[in-house]
Amino acid sequence: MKFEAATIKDIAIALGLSTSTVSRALRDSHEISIATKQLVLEYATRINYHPNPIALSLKEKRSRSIGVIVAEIANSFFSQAINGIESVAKDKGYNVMISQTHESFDKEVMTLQYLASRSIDGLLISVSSGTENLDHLKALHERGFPIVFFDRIVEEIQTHKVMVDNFRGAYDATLHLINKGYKHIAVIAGPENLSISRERIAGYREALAHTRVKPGKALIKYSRYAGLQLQEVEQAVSQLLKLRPRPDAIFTASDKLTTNCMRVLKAKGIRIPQDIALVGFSNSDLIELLHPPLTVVRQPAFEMGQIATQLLLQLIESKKPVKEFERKILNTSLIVQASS
Amino acid sequence: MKFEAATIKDIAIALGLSTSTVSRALRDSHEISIATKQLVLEYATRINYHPNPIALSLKEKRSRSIGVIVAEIANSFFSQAINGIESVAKDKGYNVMISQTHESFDKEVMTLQYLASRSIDGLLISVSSGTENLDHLKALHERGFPIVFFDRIVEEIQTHKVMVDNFRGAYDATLHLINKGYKHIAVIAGPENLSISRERIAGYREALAHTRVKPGKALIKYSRYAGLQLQEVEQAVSQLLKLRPRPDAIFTASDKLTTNCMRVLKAKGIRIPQDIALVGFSNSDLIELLHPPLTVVRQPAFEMGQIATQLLLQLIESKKPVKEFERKILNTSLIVQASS
DNA sequence: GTGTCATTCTAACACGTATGAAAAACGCTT
DNA sequence: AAGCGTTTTTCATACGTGTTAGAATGACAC
Repeated sequence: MKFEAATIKDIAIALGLSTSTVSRALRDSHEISIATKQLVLEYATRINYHPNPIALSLKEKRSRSIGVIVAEIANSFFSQAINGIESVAKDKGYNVMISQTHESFDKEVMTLQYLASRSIDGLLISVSSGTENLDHLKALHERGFPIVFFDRIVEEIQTHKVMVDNFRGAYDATLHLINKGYKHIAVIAGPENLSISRERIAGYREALAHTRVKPGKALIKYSRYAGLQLQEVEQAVSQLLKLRPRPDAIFTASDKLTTNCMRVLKAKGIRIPQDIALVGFSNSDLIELLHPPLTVVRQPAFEMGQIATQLLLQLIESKKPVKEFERKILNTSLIVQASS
Repeated sequence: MKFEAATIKDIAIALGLSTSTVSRALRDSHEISIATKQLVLEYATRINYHPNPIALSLKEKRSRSIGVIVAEIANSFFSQAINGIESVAKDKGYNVMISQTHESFDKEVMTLQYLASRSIDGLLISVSSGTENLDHLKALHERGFPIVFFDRIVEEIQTHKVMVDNFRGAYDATLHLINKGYKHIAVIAGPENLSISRERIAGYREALAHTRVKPGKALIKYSRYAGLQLQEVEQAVSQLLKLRPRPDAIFTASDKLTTNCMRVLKAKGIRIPQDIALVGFSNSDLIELLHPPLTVVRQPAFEMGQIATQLLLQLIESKKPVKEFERKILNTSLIVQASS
């Protein structure tokens, strides 16, 4: 099924001019007489002419669209971030192309190759939980392709990065639990290869460092799929519950981990916070409607998306190679509710 | 900042061939000798050649990308639907471009013009709650541009449509409330101009038609922004609560309406379901964690996205104009929990 | 009438790819 | 070796746009 639109050539033929004259008239060049300009402009609006963006892309070697790679759109943090990304991109006349990895490294590589083949001008990425090898990103980066990391960043690659103070967020959450009198605080984090997991664990550790109870290794659990798979969370929680002394609080270090941990506890008939307290990273807008309302560490997702996009567009539109890179670190906020 | 990649021309020069020979060799044409083919192919993989999709788009008059317009990405129904859309699109080698209307008619028109200027091959749209005038969609449709409606469809335009049985979903939910013994059942729906609102109200009415208590007009509330704005929901709920006899149950006819209605009730200190029962459309995956766990009408969002995309791609790739249009109607499922 | 300059337009080309038509190369027959 | 058919390669063109260099025209001064 085809769909044709007017081109500059159509206008030229209709008015008996050459295509370049028409092109110039439309671009309001000074070397075209006012009379011709008006003639062309009038006819163009009459037939509803719009320049073909694809032809323009070919000519200008830019597509005016950016790629976004995240784990899951249907995750409140990412959908809010995309919201921010889209707002800035649209504002600057850029399209947004979205792909999901579902936490799979292979999908990330495939998606990246697909997007980067040349139809996008730059990339915003929060790497998948399965990403250990960085060759695909490094290769792209070395060719000078503009990339900005957000949320789950990669330290090894020098470019703009937008994240929250993960250490501080985890520290605050853990300290909150300590202050509430919990003694045996466990943590479930994403996989260890992600820097956000390591930072959040470090924050948790630091908070506990001031207490008498040092966290044993058994209290620290990693989740390969960052909580995406319920079964994995179930396993981690079960192991924690078998410990003696049994943990009286759990700190979950990512969005899916938090809600899935709650799901598991509920399924096991364990009451929050009477039997065990729960605090976690989450950007769900339903937390105050939960039972119990959840104490959460919230990230400024929308803002992160906006900033990351601004930095990316800056990178794309810069004439000379950028050598100085920003490292934006935003603050999390602890929303205290009944779960702790 | 530029980023250059190998072209067919580079290969041609390097091997002392013409560009067309290279092009044919890469496309495995029979009119090229096996020796040359191998030579070209080898060199191409060596320098990591990938055809420029933009040049291809220009040549073939198709961009291999589709546009998606929804109200809000950060809405569980839409993010799940996009998930389905993306899965099919990627599978067939199409990119997905996403735009949000935030329920604004003006944004819908602008976005549509922007996307349709010619960089997408087709459109999936769930119209905004503010959409009363359909000229922008009609104009596009009449020019033969492939469009598929999903969720919030438009009856006046003849094309593929994917939706749920809204009437039945609302009927089931209302009947459930009746069977539970509720006598004064109110409803809050999206704006009247949306067909889904009308259908859901009709289902609600039909269920009540068999009971003694006919619903007065005061029990039916419309929400201009489909529940997106809390304040609007607050107003509707307040009005309902002032009625005598006071409603003992509320049926909310969209995702945001449901959660925001719950929020309002909670803020007012009204207990669910003791003071008032609540049942609504929602695709949140947290409903069983809410307090109380919510009885909801769930839509097969992921599947809707998949089907809509399949139909759209079919439309795009069809050689002759399609005259027979599908009208896929999927079933909702009622998930009964403690809120009713 | 000629040279200089400014104005206004046109022709040719580029971006990267694909294709129908033409040309060249080759092998075979007579 | 000429003629013919077949295989292989090249040429020219197109997609829609923008730009560069230069041609044509006219105005003006000498």
